[in-house]
Amino acid sequence: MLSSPEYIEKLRKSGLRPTRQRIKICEVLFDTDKTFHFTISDLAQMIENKANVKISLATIYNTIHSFEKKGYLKEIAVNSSQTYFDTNTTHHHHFYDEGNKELFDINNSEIDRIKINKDIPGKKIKSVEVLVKVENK
Amino acid sequence: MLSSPEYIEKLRKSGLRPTRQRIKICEVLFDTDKTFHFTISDLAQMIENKANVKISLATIYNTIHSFEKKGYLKEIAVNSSQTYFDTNTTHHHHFYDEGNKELFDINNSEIDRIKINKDIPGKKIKSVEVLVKVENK
DNA sequence: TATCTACTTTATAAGTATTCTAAAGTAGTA
DNA sequence: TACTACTTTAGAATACTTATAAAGTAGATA
Ligand SMILES: [Mn+2]
Ligand SMILES: [Mn+2]
Ligand SMILES: [Zn+2]
Ligand SMILES: [Zn+2]
Repeated sequence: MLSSPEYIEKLRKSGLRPTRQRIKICEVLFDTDKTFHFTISDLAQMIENKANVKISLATIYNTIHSFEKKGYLKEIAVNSSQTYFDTNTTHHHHFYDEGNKELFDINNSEIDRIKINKDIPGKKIKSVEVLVKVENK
Repeated sequence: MLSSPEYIEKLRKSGLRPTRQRIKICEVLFDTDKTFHFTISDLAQMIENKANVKISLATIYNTIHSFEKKGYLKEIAVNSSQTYFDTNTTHHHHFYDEGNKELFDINNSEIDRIKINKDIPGKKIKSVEVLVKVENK
């Protein structure tokens, strides 16, 4: 939960110019204690609701990708036609409800360590993600 | 590894008419001991190579979706712009190489049972999938 | 075998998410 | 203030997938 001057600082430190658009996106994404999951169109909607600023889709895409590159966001592998992002950048896993397309965190402490007894010659592990699909009882 | 008459039987039993197109797709997908992963465009390419028949993209999509519905194929959640399918319908997990976009199986025996100490009220687990992203060493 | 009907295939259009383009705007610097 | 590199933007382009509706076919029936 940072204020605008702090986002400006954060952006500058990342080598990103603190534009009106980037600051607004920071506010929408990080002005809360809770982390959350979103798609680009979710985010566009959120920005529209918080109103006052109008940001083009191209800029939203650009910004989200640069934030992801800087490590401020994570992309989540949900099989879907849309890409999901997560403001929770810690190592964790997900429940996914295909019905309402909602994601829920499974923290590292809520899942047993995954041990894989196989490796691929010449390759090393970059990440391990568990996706638990759920449905209504 | 079945012959055409057997695919015809299998299709009929599934309530799918054994058309020239569906039989050819069965041959391409199931005429091998090994299971494999593919995208729709991979499959279209394979069909073109095995030649003799020309199958429209719409039919390939339709057929793959009906095979999936019948349980002859599984869709794999790889974050990507393309949908991956798997002729291995047993419960297993995957390595994914983002570089060359290749999937490799991790059999159930090669991974420790995943125990999740969390549940979502009103929801039940439908599937648990582990995706291990790998890169060149 | 000829006929009928529901199912299937097909070309092509439509839909949708994402990226590209290149022109106009802006931040930081001198 | 002027300059330059970076950024934003509208709109075009791309790519995957689904929808449409007309033509074709499988299986059943007479
Ligand atoms: Mn990305
Ligand atoms: Mn599907
Ligand atoms: Zn999360
Ligand atoms: Zn597999």
